[in-house]
Amino acid sequence: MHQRQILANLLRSCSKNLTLDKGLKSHGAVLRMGFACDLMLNNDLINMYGKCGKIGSAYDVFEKMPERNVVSWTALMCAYLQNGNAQKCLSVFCQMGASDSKPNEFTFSTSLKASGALGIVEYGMQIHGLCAKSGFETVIVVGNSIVDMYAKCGRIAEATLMFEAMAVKNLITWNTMIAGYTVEENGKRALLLFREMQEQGEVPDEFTFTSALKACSGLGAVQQGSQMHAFIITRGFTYDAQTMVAGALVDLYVKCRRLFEARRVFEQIKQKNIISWSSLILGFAQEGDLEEAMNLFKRLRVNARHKLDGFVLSSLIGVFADFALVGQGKQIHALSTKIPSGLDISVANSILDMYLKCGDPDESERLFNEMPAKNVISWTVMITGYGKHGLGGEAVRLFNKMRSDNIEPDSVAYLAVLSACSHSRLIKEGQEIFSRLCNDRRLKPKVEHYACMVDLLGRAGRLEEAKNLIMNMPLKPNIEIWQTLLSACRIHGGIELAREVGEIILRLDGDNTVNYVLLSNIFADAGNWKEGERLRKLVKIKGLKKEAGRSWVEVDKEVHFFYNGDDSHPLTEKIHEVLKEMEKRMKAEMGYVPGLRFALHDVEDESKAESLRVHSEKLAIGLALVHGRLEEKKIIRIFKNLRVCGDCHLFIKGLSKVLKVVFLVRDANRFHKFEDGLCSCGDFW
DNA sequence: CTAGGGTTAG
Repeated sequence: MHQRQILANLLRSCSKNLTLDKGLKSHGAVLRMGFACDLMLNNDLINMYGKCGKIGSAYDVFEKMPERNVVSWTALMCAYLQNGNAQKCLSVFCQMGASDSKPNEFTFSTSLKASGALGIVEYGMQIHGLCAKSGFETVIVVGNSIVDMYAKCGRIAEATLMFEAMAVKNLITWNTMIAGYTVEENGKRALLLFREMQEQGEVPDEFTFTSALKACSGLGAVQQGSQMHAFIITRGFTYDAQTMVAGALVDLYVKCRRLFEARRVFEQIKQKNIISWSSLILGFAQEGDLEEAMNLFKRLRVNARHKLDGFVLSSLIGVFADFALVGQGKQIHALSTKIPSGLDISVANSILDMYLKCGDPDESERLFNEMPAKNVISWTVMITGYGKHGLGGEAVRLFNKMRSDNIEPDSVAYLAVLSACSHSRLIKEGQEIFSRLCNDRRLKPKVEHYACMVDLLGRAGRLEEAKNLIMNMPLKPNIEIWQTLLSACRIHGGIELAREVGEIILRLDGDNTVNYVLLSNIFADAGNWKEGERLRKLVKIKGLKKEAGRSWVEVDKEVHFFYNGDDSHPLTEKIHEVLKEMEKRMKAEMGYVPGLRFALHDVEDESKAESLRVHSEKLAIGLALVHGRLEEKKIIRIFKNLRVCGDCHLFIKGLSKVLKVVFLVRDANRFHKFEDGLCSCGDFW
């Protein structure tokens, strides 16, 4: 056989098997044998380097080629796309337009995929236009790519139009459209199409099932999902190797909170991939079954350590951060220092976040300073954390330092620092940063940024200014920004404005309890009990529900959760005893009066009867006291999913004085550090 | 050289 053909075959096998070392040797051979200018071999080299992740080498080959054809251009585009640089892929496509080579169906398909990956429909539409003009629109591969592009850009209507216009369809066409519909709101359409394709005589394959299952899990339709599961089994699919279908089934059952079923499918997979592992582990963790989650994680660590990647580590750390389980978090932190993916910046960032959320900003700061490489998220994590710890000044300092470190703040970073300012009541600083945002040519302030400013002004009592900001902003105000203003009205007793804003809010969303509760609190506050009571009744009639308040505390490495009025804990009696005793001591020593006023304020209380029951955060504290050896300055950490209630706030302040103990309470909004009768939030919780 | 799933951290 011709030497040239042998080299070509060699290179193609390297591309297929991702064997870079062999590829490099073959490249050497190509040069030695005098094929440096060979068009076909160079094309194969570009492809090989692209597949092996050596995008720089791919470009070098392309650059040195004396002549290029459409395959050379397309191979380079693919190389960029496969290495995660869709933008570059498209710019090569543009450069190609100025060359002698004309795009073919491969080129169009690749450029459409890049547009979809970027999610920029304008690019995709232009390319669609070019396809139509050059007659490639009717080539089925290109048509499929166009449908996919529109779907990926969130243009379901355009995708549907294209799909319906395609005279000839194949299985991939159907699969692409079904996958496109597999977004929450379109899950039903996905399932309808799934049925329709079978009526048209198409036979679903594993791609089809994967999408259809995903549609079920998006809809929370566990019934339909299990039916499909049965159907899949009758079609003879097995889970010997990790199939996409098995992964989708695990995911379906996890999302529908059927952990038992999820595990059953998972255990049948002989070669489990990392996504199924992480899906199941996170499933257990998010259900609060941390023991099971940790057992699975241990198994993963022992049996398939090499499979651990940054995704699993950072998401698992994220769960521990949310539950504030610093012990488990530390375990993974320790592990991450021993494996390669522990060096991922996302893992480092999640560790920073974990220590901050667990109430240890010093540890985060230490790690942050040691990080060899930081990205905008690293900075934002720190700024957000400082903000929640009431360290607004630190947050602002870091925000400014970030720029001198050549990292440009993005929209989220601005939001973090503005929110830190509003929590620490740094009005001047907040206004300066906001005006910087307005002058930043890269970014436009979003409603959320305005909401921060409304909060900042509102908390300072500048209600009219806050209102004018909303009225004059160039964006459509959403319900949240009005709620922010309403809260400010409550703090400062702006009853007239509250009535005005309240009407706007109820018009926008009359189905949300929070609005009624907030409004009725304001009226009750101002002594307008009748109006308050009327709104409260409305809530009852509508039967509106909201998230149940839940607090927890870690005692002896075990986490105990409490709901309001929860008496399921084995030590309930002792908890009540100690709480009563504390109340007595506080009454005697510092004239504490239970905050009746706050019983009404409490955002999660819906009736007086309920407010008499014991709040979850008090129960958690009670348990800590029952268990704890209370040395002076000992820190007790309590966590709550919603905001801490006013009476509890008062109660904990008193406790910190009487017992000389420090309480660190993390609620939905921020951290409260109670020390010697005072709270770090200055009562503006 | 091309089309379909699963995508972490603020």
